[in-house]
Amino acid sequence: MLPIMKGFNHLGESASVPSELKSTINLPTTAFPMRANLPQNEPKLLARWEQERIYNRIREVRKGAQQYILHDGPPYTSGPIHMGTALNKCLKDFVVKSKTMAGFDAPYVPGWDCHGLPIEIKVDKELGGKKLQMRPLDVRAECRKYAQKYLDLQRQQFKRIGVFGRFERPYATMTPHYESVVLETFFSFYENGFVYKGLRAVYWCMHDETALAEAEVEYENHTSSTVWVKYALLDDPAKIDPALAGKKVSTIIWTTTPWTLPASMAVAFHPDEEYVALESGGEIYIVASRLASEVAAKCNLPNARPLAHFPGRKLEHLNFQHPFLDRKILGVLADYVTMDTGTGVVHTAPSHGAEDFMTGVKYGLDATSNVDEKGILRQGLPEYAGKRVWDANQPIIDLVRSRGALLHTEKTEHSYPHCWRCHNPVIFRATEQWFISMETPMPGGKGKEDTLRTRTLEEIQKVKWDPSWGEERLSNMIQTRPDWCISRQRVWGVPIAVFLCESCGKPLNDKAINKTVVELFAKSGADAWFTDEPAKLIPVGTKCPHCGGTKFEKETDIFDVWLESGASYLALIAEQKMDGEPGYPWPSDLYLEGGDQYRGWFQSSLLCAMGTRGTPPYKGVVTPGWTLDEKGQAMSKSRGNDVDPVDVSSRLGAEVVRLWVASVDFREDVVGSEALMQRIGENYKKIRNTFRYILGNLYDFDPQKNMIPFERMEALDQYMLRQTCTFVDDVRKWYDEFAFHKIYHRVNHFCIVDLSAFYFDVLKDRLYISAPNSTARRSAQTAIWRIGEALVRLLAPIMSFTCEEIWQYLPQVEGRAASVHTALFPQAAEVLGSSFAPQDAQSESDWTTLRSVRDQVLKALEEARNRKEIGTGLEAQVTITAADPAYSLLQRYDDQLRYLFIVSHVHLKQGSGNGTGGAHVEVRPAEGQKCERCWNYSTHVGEDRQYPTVCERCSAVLHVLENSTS
RNA sequence: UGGCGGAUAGCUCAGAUGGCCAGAGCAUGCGACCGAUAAUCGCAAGGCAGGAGUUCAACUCUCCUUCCGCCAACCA
Repeated sequence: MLPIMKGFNHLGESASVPSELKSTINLPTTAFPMRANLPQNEPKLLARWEQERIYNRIREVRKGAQQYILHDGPPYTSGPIHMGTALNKCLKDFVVKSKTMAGFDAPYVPGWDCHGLPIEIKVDKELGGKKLQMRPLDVRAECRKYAQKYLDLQRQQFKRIGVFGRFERPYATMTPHYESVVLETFFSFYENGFVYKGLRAVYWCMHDETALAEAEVEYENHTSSTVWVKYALLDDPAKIDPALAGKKVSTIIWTTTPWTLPASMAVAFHPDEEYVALESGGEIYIVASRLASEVAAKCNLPNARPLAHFPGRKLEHLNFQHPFLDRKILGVLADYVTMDTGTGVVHTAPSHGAEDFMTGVKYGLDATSNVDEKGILRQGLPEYAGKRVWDANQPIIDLVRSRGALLHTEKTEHSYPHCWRCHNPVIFRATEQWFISMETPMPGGKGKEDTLRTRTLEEIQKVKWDPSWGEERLSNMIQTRPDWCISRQRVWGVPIAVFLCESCGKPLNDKAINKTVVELFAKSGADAWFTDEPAKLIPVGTKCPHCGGTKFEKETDIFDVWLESGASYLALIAEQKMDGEPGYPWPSDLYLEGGDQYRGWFQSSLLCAMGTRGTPPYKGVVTPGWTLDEKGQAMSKSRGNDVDPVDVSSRLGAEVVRLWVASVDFREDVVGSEALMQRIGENYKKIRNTFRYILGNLYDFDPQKNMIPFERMEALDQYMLRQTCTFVDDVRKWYDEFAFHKIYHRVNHFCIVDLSAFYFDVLKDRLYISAPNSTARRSAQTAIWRIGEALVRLLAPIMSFTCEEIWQYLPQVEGRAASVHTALFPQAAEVLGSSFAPQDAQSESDWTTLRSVRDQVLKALEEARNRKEIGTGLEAQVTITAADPAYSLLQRYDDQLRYLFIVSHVHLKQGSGNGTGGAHVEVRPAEGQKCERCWNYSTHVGEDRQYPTVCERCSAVLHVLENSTS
């Protein structure tokens, strides 16, 4: 029925009323809104997905397909998500969704890292001083609450930005099952001989009797007694310089902590700085040249004169005499020796300084600490033994003086580390820690040289690193890293659940007992370590294999959290097995995390995997860059330059965040800013409008009834479908390469240049003007329907919300998936809907030429427009002069040209020479009158008496319409 | 300071193996249209961080400088 046409006939002359004519053209119409209203509509879609259990639906649909496992690295649960976490999660979501739509079964189990110091510190602050009086179990409960709060928040935020995953059952490092796997992983290392206990210097608060992390130390002013102490050289001074032969030589150290002198094991010199041998009062003193005059003044060395100059490295491996103990002191070299204060010679006590400790390791010095947890010096000489460190200072100074080694002493105020909680000065103290040795031979390996370190280095080469420099970066780290210190003196973590013999202190490593504890953890969680008495877990009659002792106590240290997160894939596999679900393969396909994780998770996961299974946990590792602000500075909350992804979602839509992630080359550092988000938002509108045009022109299109087979389609439509095929190939390839930014740019170009500016612009005439059911129009509809179907699927992993919305508006055909997310990517050939080859070199080259001529026409039209000769292109007729082969080509498409160029008439003229596309374009006002229906100019307007204001083309259409309604 | 990476139009990106005026899109400016209309179309103006070297030839290779980022110090 065309009610308007009826009135048209009755009235006869009403053909002159354009609004009547207007009703005979097929203008687009769709309920798909132009304005997305994302902040309001995304939550609605999320609710629907939630209700449909979309993640589970996808699992069912892909059941049995080849698996693809992207294993999630757990973010830390100490705050809301930021742009970097959003980037990370969106990238993972792109990978998982694109693999899913490529046909894989790609489950995604998000995880969270819940234990560790930052949370313990935050809870500590909330609890104030109370924490020290609380039982560990209660502190842990507070920490758990805190971690759970942010786990819940982050989970909700990740969902908000459209991430799909097993959110109702994520993995979390604080669940009983996970904790048991951590312990199991440790025991695997332990039982295979990787684990040992050794010394390590840590910050220590003697007031609170606890180890402190770096973050718990604050620097405050402190007045110390400083001393200049003489260390006599024992070796032949001629080794340093012939000028010193036979002389009495010593060096002078300066320290602000006299109490560390009993632990003095070495004197450190800077290898490259110049040192001088000063002679004064018959003795020789070695100090740094740059500090010589100052030292001479302080230490009262009258008439000091230099005998020799030499670099510090000359003093390496020389022996000196400890000022008051019977101990040889080794000359060592260290880069951290500075020339601003002191003597340029640093007394080195490996048990009481971080740098000293490192130097001690390098030179094999004894790091045993004779300072106990209360800060009292044990053993040693009666002058100071039994005194607390600060009280020991003066007796030690007196002792040094009495031995004639004290050259000077004075008080000085300087910045010194203090405990953030009790504000007492802290000390460095070597303590017993648990280590995993990098030099342990691999079980079942090729021998002593085949160690955890060497084998890991070999396996790194087998992983696909993306970007490729990741391999070198991690290799360098594994090559040089020290043994892994896996113990921490904290509360919030998985306890190192090992029994220690009460009499000899050695650990009991009993497989059966280990297993019991792991099972206990799986059942009751790691909290059980703080409740159950050890006796309940140890079989009666168990004896210490070292001393035969029968009483045991529990180790109180917890694991380094990196050991925990490093066990994540092991935990996931164990859980799958336990649940009787289809197991995940070993190794996983992909880890995707920021570059900071080379030091962190990439490494700890690798070592955990090597220690338990002997191979890496991943086949590939992808590393996004860091998120920066528009000035190129790292984004951080403290700097105040951060862009909040959740905030952007609530104002512009999560789709904008996702599109932003897709738009940047994530392998480099990426820039995020409010302005950029706005621009992406504009871009989103363009893509949305492209879809809207497609949907608007499909309102009367039923693929089952109206589809035109490829071979009968218009040449332009065939060409555009072929373009779409290459587009599909490109995009699919780039999903495989994780080159999302290439997809983004390609999609943009396709939508803006190929579709909107070219194809759709040309198509308007055909779609609007032709008879609704004409082959010409159905051909165009078939093409845009196919293009829409391809585009919506290819974009779904990125624009997950909008594509789902569009999916509902596209024509529903039999057997079509209910959600775009359960659909498959198109194959290139499918786009043609036939067995025609997607590529056609002839067509491709024809249209490249045609489009280039079109550009030249457009340019000529613009010039005419600027001369005020025409307004719209339809007011013009153009004459194109071209030489062969272009001329012949144009001739072949002659009847198409005026539509292609959107002008009223095209005249072709053959030019001379060789025409490869260059054409001369002449623009003149079109002849005839403007057709009121199609706005083209024609000399035939008025020839049809029934429709006097339309052109010959439109009058034919109107007659068709008339017949179809009568 | 050391390990690793980066720097192409205002912005986001293209530019295998060095060679033929360095390409897009967005933004900007000017214009058209008013039948995708809080749309759409056209045209235009913009650039290889700086320096040295290798070469017939360098955005592309080497070196240096500057700036930025990650890690070494439990943020992806």
